[in-house]
Amino acid sequence: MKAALKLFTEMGFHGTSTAQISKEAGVATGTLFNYFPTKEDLINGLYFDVKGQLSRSMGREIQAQSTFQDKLRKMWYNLIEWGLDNQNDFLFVGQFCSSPYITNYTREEVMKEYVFLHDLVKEGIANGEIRDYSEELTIAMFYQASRTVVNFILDSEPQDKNKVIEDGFQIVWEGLAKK
Amino acid sequence: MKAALKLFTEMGFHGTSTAQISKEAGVATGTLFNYFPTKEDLINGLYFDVKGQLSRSMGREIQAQSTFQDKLRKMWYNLIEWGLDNQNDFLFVGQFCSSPYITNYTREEVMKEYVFLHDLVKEGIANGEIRDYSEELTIAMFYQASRTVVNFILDSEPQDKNKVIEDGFQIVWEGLAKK
DNA sequence: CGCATAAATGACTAATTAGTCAATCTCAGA
DNA sequence: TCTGAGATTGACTAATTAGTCATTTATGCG
Repeated sequence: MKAALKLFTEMGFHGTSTAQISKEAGVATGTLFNYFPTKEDLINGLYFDVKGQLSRSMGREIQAQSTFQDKLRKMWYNLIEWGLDNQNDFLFVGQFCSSPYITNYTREEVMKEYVFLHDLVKEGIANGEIRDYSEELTIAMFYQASRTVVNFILDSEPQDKNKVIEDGFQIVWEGLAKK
Repeated sequence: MKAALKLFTEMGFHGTSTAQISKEAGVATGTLFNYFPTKEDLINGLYFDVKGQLSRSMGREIQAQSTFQDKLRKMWYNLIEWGLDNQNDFLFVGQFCSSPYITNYTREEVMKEYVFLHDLVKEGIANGEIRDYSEELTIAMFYQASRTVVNFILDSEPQDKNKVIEDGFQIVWEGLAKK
């Protein structure tokens, strides 16, 4: 799975042959198909795993934060830290989140892990912490903004990463918060 | 090119065979290779074309706007309108902007068309209209936010698109503007 | 040790791939 | 109507593809 992840992000799903994957993994092609009946099963397993890790990283220590802003900031930092520490996983999710090879079943299973994010946003709107935009739009803007920051850091390699991360949060917070 | 664009967005670069492209286009495979010596030439030509169209759409009527906020809002609407009206092009740019098949030459040629966006942001910072974040970060956040809104509209099909677009702009504007 | 089950192997196949090229067709101008 | 340069064609090739399976190797247990 690690080998496939690396190759998929470098050369895409169809661009990576099963022969390459097994070679990179140091096993025979037959072994690969022993564990994943088809190439699609492999990508779905990968997506499931990676999204699960992302979800778990994102929610880490959220409840320990006292204010709503701190909860959101903590989530922001979690998301970005995960992206920077797991670049292949980060790129993989970006490339394959809307890919036709991810089955609807996999997609739905993954969605179940993100309930707490919805709950947090709902709470923020209800308590008047953030503006009353559509919940889904708010989540999308927040999540994609964090991806933008990670991508920005990855391909512009700024001297002061931490400033970029905090600036990014300021932009998102000012954008969403009720004044 | 239109045929290739459609197929590439549906099934990816490697997922689309030259046979499929020529069939979709209603020509023989030989004809395809008469115009594009290799498959890579085709994708680079496509990227160049589509990005050019995006750039031209984005800059439309900007100078006619009086205030800085109106200029930015106009650009926001231009970007989103282009994405909604040219879904294949929009998806193509998203999928292939960081693809290894786009040569650096193509990428650099495309960049040249975006100078005016840099200039606008510089102007906004200099005049104290928007906060003094890194110019590149500001542009990335603005551009990716517009993509988030288009994607959101495309796959959640809200009743009131215009509200989503304007809400999206409010989020970005509040995020970037100097209070 | 011996045995049975499970895991790993890589040569193999049928299908598909990007790209070629000799033959055919098109059509403007004489 | 005839000519010829350029456009179009699709059968073809050598390489590669996802996936198979008979055989070999590793492992756990008495």
